[in-house]
Amino acid sequence: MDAGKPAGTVSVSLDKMIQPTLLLLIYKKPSHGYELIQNFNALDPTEIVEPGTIYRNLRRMESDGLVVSTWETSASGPARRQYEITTRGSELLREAVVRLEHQKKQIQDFLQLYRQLEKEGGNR
Amino acid sequence: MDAGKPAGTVSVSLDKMIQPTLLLLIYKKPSHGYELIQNFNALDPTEIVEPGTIYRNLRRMESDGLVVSTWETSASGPARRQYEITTRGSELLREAVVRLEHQKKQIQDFLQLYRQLEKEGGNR
DNA sequence: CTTCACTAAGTGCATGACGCACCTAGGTAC
DNA sequence: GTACCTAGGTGCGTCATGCACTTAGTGAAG
Repeated sequence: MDAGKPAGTVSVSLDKMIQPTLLLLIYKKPSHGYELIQNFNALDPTEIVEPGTIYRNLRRMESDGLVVSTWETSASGPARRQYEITTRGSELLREAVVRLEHQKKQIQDFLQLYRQLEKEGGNR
Repeated sequence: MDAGKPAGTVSVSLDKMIQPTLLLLIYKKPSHGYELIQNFNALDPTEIVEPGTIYRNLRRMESDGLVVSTWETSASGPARRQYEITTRGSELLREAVVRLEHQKKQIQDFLQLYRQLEKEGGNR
């Protein structure tokens, strides 16, 4: 019962959900990276995403014109880079929604097929 | 209205669905790479996956002990590597199912939040 | 006043997966 | 003999992530 390697690499992570989710959070309420990290990881505490990954995604999204940032100096604490969504960002968010609907369907089909096979007693 | 770069990298591809899907297809019916490529891409013709990627995933899955392969020489055409799912593979498939259910929920939450904000007229 | 902790935003490096392009090889049809 | 389909790959470049580490402002504790 041991194939020599640990458990497995059948990762089904939300992977490409990062950018759409950040876009949605900023669409909901403009905010800065640190706060977005908290909110992002609060959405799904079982799948924590690295701060570095979030920050890099935000910079990339800005260079792609999906968001714009401005430095905000607050009374307490270091300056923060405040992000707002652009028109382009809203468009891409809508496109992401369409793709996510598609992906949801893919997952449903997958699950349905699995359950059907399970009932029939697949090869095991 | 042009940020200098093409459209965007807000990809929401099924990405990590590759391995679970291959596992499911083999679970359904043992078969070889070439056939799996056809079946895989028939599931979603809008998101074609490279043959090379499929073959590499199959070899990786075998080295991870999720499937086993045997060479089958057929009357017509080149020899083919026939894949079967292992016990370990069935276990991981079940785990993948759990993760996919979770991811489906994430997507649903995302879509629900988006529609709610849309109704309220998010910042635009 | 030094140290600790929290906020805030990163960067460097190694790793891992994928797409693109290319290759080998058997078999069949023209 | 040439072309095409089946079948299974590999080499290379690219891109995204995780892990670890750095910088810097501020407030509290000792």
